[in-house]
Order: sequence, then C-alpha cells, then structure tokens
Amino acid sequence: MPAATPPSRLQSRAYSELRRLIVSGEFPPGTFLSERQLAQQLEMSKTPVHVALERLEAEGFVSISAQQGIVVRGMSVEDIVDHYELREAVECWTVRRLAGRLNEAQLKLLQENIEQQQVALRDDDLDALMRLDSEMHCLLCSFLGNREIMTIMERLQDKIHQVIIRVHDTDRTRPTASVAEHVQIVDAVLAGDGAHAAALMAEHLEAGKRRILNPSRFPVS
Amino acid sequence: MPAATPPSRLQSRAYSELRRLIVSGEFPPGTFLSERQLAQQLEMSKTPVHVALERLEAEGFVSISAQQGIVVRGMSVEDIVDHYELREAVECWTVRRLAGRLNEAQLKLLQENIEQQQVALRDDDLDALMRLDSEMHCLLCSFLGNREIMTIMERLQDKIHQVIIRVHDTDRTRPTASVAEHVQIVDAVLAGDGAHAAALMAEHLEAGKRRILNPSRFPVS
DNA sequence: GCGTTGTAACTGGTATGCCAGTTGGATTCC
DNA sequence: GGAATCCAACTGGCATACCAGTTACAACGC
Repeated sequence: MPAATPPSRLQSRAYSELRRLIVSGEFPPGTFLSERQLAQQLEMSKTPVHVALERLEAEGFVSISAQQGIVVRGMSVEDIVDHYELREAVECWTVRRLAGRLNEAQLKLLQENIEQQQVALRDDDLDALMRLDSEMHCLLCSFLGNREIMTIMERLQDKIHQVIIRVHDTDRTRPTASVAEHVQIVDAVLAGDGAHAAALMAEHLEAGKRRILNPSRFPVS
Repeated sequence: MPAATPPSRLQSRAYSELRRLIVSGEFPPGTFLSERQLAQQLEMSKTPVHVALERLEAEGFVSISAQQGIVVRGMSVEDIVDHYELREAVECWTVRRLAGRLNEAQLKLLQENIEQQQVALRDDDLDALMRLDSEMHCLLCSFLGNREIMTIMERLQDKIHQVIIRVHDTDRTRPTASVAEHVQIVDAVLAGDGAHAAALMAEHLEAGKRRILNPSRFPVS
C-alpha cells in the first residue's frame, strides 16, 4: 500500500489556513467572519470550518457569539502584558537552562540567524527582521526539545505577530538595539552564564513590550 | 427580557464533561471512545461531541485517528518531563514575581489551604492532599491575575492529575515533605525573597516529578 | 489445520438542512 | 417627522444522513 495521500482532514486545512489569515493580518482584528462565507472561500462545507473556528476560539484568535457572528480578536493592553509575562517566564527559564549546553549545530543556526538579522537591519527590511526575531526566539526554545513549550511559543509568536504588524514606527532605534540584544543573549548562553542570559532576556522582552505599548493606539478584545 | 437560560452550547457541556471524565480517571489512558456512544451517553448528537473531542485532541487529552477511533492519551515519561519543565519555568517565575507582594486576603487563602493540608495529612486523606496541592499551586498563579498563565496551569494540573491518581505508593514520606515545602515556599514569598522561593519551588517540583517517575510503570501516548 | 479472502459492522469526517435567536431596516401608526 | 413595530435576511448550533476507510471475523479454498 502506497498510503496514497495522507487523508489530511479538511478541518486541519481550515484551521491552518484561518490561523494564517488571522496572524498575517489579512483578517485584521475586528473583522467579522461568517462560517458559510469561509466555507465557500475554502471550498468545503460549514462543518470543518465550524470545528476549526471552535479551536481558534479556544486559543483566543477569534470570538464566537451564538446567533450573532464571529469576530477576529485583537489583543487588549492587558492581553499584551499577560502575554509578555508568560514569555518572560518561559524564555528566561529557557536560556538559563540552555546556558553552556549548546552544541555546534545549534550554535551555527543561531549565528546564521543573527547574520541574517544584521543584513536585514542594513537593508532596512523590517519584515525580515520581524520574522527573524520570531525565528530566533523559537529556535532557542526548540533546543530544549520540549513540545509543551514549543506549542506555547508558537502560539505566542503568532499572537504577537498579529499585533506587531500593525505597529509602524519609523524609529530605527529599537530594531538596532534588538539585534544587539540578541547577540548579547546568545553570547551569555554560550558563556554558560545562565543568570546573565536570563536577565538580558528579561530586559529584551521588556523593551519589546514597551515598543508595542508605547505608540499606543489600541484595539479591542 | 429575563434572558432565560444562558444558551450554554452543548459542545461546551460535552467538552467539560469529557475532560472531567478523562482527568478524573473514569476514562483511564488507553480507553477507546466512540463519538456515537459518547453522544448517546451525553444525550446529544455527534456534532457537539465531535467538536469537543477535536479540542481535547488539540490539548493533548485524546488522540483521534480518522476511520479508526479515539483513544484517551496518557502521558509518556517524556511528556511528564516536558510537563514539569514548563511548570518549573512558570511557577518559579510566579513565586519570584509574587515575593513580597501578597495582600492579606491572598495570604489568608494560602494559610487556609496549608491548614487543610495539615489536617488531611494527619487524617491520611491522600485524595484531599492531592486536591489541595493542585489548589495551592493554582492559587499562587491566580494571584498574578494573568489569564494566559492560569489557563496553562489549569491544563497542566489536569494532565498531572490524570497521572497521579494512578500512582499509589504507601510511602508517607513524600506527602509529609510536600506539605512542609509548601510552607517554606509561602514563607519565602512572604519574606520577599523571590530567588529563594523560586529555588524552593524548583526543588519541590523536582521532588514531585521524581515521585511520579520512580515507581515506574508507565503508559503510552 | 492454516492461510486467504470477502464481507459486514464498525470508525471518524463531511455535507446538508433545519432551528432558534439576533439584527437592521422598511413600514406603519401616532 | 418621529417612534414603535414587524419582517426578512442573516447568524451560529445542532441533528441527521451518507461517505470512505479500517478492522475483525467468518467462510472458503488449499
């Protein structure tokens, strides 16, 4: 048996696609969605779409009101604070744990990422910087080999991506500092100084949070 | 309009009920479930049951194979290790953050919990001890007022409950030590010594993990 | 007796139709 | 003209029917 095509449930496709549309900003916060319309757009029936939306609601990406409609959730200021607290807890612990334990392959991945960050910074490519930042944080977590943590980090990165693409500041100070902080964090991890790496990570995340919260405009639940 | 009964979707009821049945051990790991049978048991149709199961799969409580069946997931040794790593990250950060910031009402809640633990210990009521332990850890996290963290903690507590009810050791050493550790942790938080509280919490969780992993028998995914 | 094969009884996944409830706007009545 | 009202066009939630795929077992052929 060649196993043919993996059955690949429609609901999985609906989930991935919808999550992508929301995270990418194509469905910005506040957008009203309709099961029927989405079903038509995704060329499937309501059922798998319904299941996917239900899961997205559980993960906080949409809000469903019976007999009313579905609306894409944004993050409130409180949500963002909560979000960064969780990231601080997880990521500080991560670098503390990783300190002095990186192998060569892992180090190479980090260095490649940082080099690309520096290129993107020079080219003023903010989209690439954003992607590389997310990748860097996920990369560090992935080295733990902990699926629980990875799942959470991927969700957190997606949620913050949804917010950050709507923050347009022309100031280059923060991206420049951010790349430098990444270098310092990796250096501290490499040096085996877990406490220092954790402290740097905390400052790094705090700065990221301030950048998002300061140019304050901001959405709703 | 008196708003009558809140609509309370059937799928929410299905989700809560199924999660309860799994966590409580009534559906032990490895149990085969059937959408139709569950629908009959819960007195509703397949649809809400299907949605609930899909969400439970996303949260790791069950495993669904198309055209085959649904099986209640247990935790592998790796799952347990991952689980405790995440708890260490979150809970150590929590007590560090809480150190020196408890108000009187919060302190009272903690003290009441500890008193009940001591009573349960004296009465040799292991079920109560288990419940109070879970409550104590959730209590601490709840003081942060962080919904992200609370949601995660509730899921983690449920998953570990599912495992721990299957560990029957007659040794009273661990429960006794556990209660004492809770007292020390609260004392450290109260004294405002975050680093010490975090260190105590790490040891406490490590001991809990060892207790589960040592009497090793253990299940599958 | 053993291996093969065919079949029937399941499984979850999906499509469809209907339901109750909400909403917004046109209409009607003051 | 303004306000209350009613109705039609939605919404998501649920039940049902059907589908494809899997599995286990019985019957058959060797």
